[in-house]
Amino acid sequence: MHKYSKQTRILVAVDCIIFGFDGNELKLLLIKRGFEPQKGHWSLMGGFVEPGESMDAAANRILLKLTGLDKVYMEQLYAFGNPERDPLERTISVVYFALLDLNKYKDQLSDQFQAAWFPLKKIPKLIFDHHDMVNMARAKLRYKASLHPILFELLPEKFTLPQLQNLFEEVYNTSFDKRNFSRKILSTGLLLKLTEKDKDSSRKGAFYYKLDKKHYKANFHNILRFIPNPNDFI
Amino acid sequence: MHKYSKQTRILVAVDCIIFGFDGNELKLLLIKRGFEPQKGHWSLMGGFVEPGESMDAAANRILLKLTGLDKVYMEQLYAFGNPERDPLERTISVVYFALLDLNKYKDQLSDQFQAAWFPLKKIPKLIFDHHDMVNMARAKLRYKASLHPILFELLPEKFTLPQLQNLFEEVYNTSFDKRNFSRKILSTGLLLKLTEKDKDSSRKGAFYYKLDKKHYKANFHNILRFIPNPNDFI
DNA sequence: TCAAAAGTGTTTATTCTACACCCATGG
DNA sequence: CCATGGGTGTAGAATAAACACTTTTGA
Repeated sequence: MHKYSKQTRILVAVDCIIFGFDGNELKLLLIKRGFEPQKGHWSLMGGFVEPGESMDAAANRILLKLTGLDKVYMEQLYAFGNPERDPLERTISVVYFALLDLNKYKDQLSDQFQAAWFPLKKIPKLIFDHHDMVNMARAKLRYKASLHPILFELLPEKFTLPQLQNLFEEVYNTSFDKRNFSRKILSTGLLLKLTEKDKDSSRKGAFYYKLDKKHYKANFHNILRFIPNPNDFI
Repeated sequence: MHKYSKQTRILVAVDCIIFGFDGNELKLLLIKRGFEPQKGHWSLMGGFVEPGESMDAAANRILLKLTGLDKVYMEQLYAFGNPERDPLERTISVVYFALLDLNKYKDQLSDQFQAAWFPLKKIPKLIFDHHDMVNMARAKLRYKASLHPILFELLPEKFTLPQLQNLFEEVYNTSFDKRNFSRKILSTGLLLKLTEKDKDSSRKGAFYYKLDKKHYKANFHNILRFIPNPNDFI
């Protein structure tokens, strides 16, 4: 089993930063930690990497256990390895962040973990170095969303341009000119206009759009410029 | 010692992707692996994370051991965790990449590791998943260099605009118009023109520049546009 | 009929691109 | 004096930014 002799083996955890958008606010899914140390304190959802399991698989397992969801957008963020980060025993944490439509899943949360959504402006005190993780994830989200069409992962399949603009404004904590915004978004060719309108948030109603999936996948890694003067906001 | 009972501890390695520029070509520093499995095969320089040592510290230790250098530009790239990646025993590898001026250090390489610089176009067969690591690092380098002034880390303190342009052309495997290139670079305000000229590569001589360190550090994370049509090259 | 949000165009400023000639020097 | 690489400017095109009015419709 231990073929490389005399080397130290280390606990490896995966923690998930789960962003959700409810149409209004950007939120983070946190749990009450169920074991010592720091039992009962707010924490990111995480778990130890199991034998024979890749870290991607562990991240997906953890997200599935908490939300009942798979096929969620998720990417590795960073490996946190300060030897003091968990006071009980040295543990390396490989952090992932996920983006999902909060409304779709808000009723499916497993009770087992006492999970709750927190607006980003009202994050409670978190255990260990989880604040550092969250801050890095927020910075990464803003950075990446300014260049790539990543925020669509936070919206339902059908969404309106005002909803999309709300989301951008929430992420960047600012406001954009709607004429320039819609021109820029539509010029990417990523969106398909539907005939149906959303009548919930105005009398006139706003047209629904959906992602052109093929175009989206083919051009996801292209560098776009969603945000005017990104350096002011990132 | 083992406070979280029943969890599996895993070997954690750090591997370093070391890019160097010799003024002409972009190269990678590789070693001949000194132990089994795959002893004698080409490999990235790496090592196991030691107790009480952060991964950043491990990466710096490994780089120092091989090159005699510290204070080199280095950043974490990705954690590779496929359970089959090392056939002998499961090992997670946290990969870092480093950028340095090859000429400054080419004579200081430790003999102990049988290290050699390879042009990126002539990388030999590597062990395990090291090719995946190198490919990800190359992609990351191109991506990041198109947006941030990272390639300066590969040059000596004093460098000329033609040298800088060579480096960009080497990284992107293309050529740029020198008028537009120098205008773009100088417009960032990152460079200070020196009075001295490099007379080695032309009769007329090319002015040396150096980084405006304060400006460089303050604006490093700003998004610039060094590469016209980056999506064609990244 | 009016309040509230959706939708749309134009003008100006800025940035990007393409492109060619002169300069300085050592041999 | 000439071959070699270094250095510079401009005009046209494309993109980005600033800005305000009209439309729709449910109450």
